[in-house]
Amino acid sequence: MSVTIYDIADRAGVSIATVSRVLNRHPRVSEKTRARVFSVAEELGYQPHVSARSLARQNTQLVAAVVPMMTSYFFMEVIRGIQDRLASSEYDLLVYASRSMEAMDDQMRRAAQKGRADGVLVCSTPLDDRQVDYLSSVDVPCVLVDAFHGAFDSVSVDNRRGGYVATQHLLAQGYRRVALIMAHPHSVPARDRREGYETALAEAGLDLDPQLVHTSADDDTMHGYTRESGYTAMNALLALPDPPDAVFAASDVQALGALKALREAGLRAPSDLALCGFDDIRTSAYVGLSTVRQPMYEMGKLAVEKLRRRLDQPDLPPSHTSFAPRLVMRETTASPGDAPRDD
Amino acid sequence: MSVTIYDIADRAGVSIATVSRVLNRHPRVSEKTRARVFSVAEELGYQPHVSARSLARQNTQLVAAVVPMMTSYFFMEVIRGIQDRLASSEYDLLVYASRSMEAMDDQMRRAAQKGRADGVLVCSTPLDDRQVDYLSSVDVPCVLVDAFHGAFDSVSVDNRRGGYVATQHLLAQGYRRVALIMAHPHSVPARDRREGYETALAEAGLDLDPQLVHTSADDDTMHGYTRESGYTAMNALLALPDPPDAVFAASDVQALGALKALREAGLRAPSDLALCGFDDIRTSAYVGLSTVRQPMYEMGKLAVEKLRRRLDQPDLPPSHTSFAPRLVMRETTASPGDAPRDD
DNA sequence: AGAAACCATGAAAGCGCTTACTTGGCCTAC
DNA sequence: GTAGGCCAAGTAAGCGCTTTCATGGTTTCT
Repeated sequence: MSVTIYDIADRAGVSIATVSRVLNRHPRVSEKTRARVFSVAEELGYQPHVSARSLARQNTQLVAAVVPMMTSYFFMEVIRGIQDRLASSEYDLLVYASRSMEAMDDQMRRAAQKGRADGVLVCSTPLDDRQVDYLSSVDVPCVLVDAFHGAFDSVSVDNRRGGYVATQHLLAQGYRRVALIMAHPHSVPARDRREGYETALAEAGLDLDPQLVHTSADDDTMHGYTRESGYTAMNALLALPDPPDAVFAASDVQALGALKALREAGLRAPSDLALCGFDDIRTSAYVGLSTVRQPMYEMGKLAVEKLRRRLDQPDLPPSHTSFAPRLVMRETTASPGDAPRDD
Repeated sequence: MSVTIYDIADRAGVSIATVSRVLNRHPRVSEKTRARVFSVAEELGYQPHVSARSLARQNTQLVAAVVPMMTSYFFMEVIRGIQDRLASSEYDLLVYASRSMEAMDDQMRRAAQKGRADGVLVCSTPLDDRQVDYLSSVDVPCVLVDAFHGAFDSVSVDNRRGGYVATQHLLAQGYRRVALIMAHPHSVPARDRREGYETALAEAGLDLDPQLVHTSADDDTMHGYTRESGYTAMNALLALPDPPDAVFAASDVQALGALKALREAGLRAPSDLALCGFDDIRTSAYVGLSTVRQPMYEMGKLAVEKLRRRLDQPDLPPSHTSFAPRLVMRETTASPGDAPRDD
């Protein structure tokens, strides 16, 4: 069998308690025994048994992240932020990615199971009452990312403001028929962005033309955040008797699909139609898509920080942080008066 | 404190052994007690303690995946494959992503630590002798993904063949000065692709022009698999007195950067210069980049299958699978005679 | 009816580690 | 010289669960 503290204890002529103390850097150990134990441990190639340690210490050094599927730049970045922040600590990361929204529930329960992880990060999942009850009943602290609930720590983005900023930007450039390519209404962030869009229109004294709002019907995990959905939406908008002169897409992937439709129609952005996305994924910079930037990486980092704070001080009141999204102007939204330009 | 099997035992008037049996679906339990125990467990909201179970059972139901950083479509897809395959089993996933190649070593050790996971998947990491020794000495089985070593199960892609296929394709289209945009030579897959490139040239009776091989100097985790590296490489190639008429890039991200350089130079693919990448990342379909497809998702899936097989039968000889990459022809490699076309 | 076989259940020994409590040697202080 | 303190080290009791072995009650067979 593999080497345990008993083996070390035998070999070093001390008790297992002493071995444990040495290994845990307990101060009340003589320098001599400390050295001996260490050298024996080294010699035997000792590795602590993680499960045993977890059980005795009543903590795993694990953080669980629950995300609705991996294949999205957004979650990748969030997870990267989490990873990076975790790397400097002694925590390892457990990832629960689901394919469907229903699976999320199951994943959450697994992630929050007793003895599984010391904390859970839940991404982009609006919690229903049952889930809230569950997460509150469990002793594992939980931080929400890209979601909000009064009962838990959270870090998110002000999507309303983001939608507003994007729309307002388009309006400021002189566009008047600004369309919205929405994700599925199940997506809370999408709804919020829409609200921002509506506010900006109202403020500009413009009526909302329902024809200009195209909602995705995809109700799977992607919630309509796909190129295809943007592509069909743009085609639908272009087919309108009175098409828009600008489009705000609720996500960059959708905007990319829309851009493709635009090009296939022989049109260009922004000369024929301005386009603004949301997220600032990698490809956006590449194709010159104007967008609203979400600090995903930073959100992941901050989420871990909040979690660690809560681990230290469990009784703090929930803390909420909302990042202000930032407009990133690129080629697809130059003002209509500007010379047409494309990548 | 939280509810344990002792609480259930008390309440149901049985011993903890019986409770454990019921919970583990042991056959030798009377229907009556089974029902009672289940109902009490339900009533108390019992959750098994994962660490305790791991310790007693001598297995965690965890698989660890070690990847050199998350932010890459390649690893995302591999991990997605892993996730999906794991989802149907009772295993959860531990992700170790490193930022630097040195960190990989540390991560590997953490992943393979005693009692941490039942198996380890190591991605895209050429193992040095020390690491091989270490992984062999540990009792945790290990499957290599996108890497090879005789001592471990592995699943990879025939990169030599991929490089050959891509180059051969370009040559078949009539191009004669085919350049290669390499990643950093530390990358084994990149070296293999280069070999394939050289073989194809040789077979076509063409001499290799060293000027046409541009190697990336980036030696961080990305190993030169970046847009920037492709961008500078293409610029360098275009500045040559006798520039290439076709380019094979060792990865799609590099090809994308190259494409950008091309456009900025006022040139188009394939009319001015043909371009073929490697990987088939999402954006490639979007921009119409011809490429060689690696079945990353499938590799992740298969890796898990191999791991599970080994968990069942530890003494099987190592099994190796090499996927044959597949050429995906798109717009950037139409033959020189064809009408110029661009997205 | 009694032995054999069977089966549901309980007692208890771990799994490998941590830690409160105890012990005993040595030093200091009166 | 002895009481009091101090401190390194040991003893043993968990942490929550699994599993072997033992036990006693029922059934079955002759």
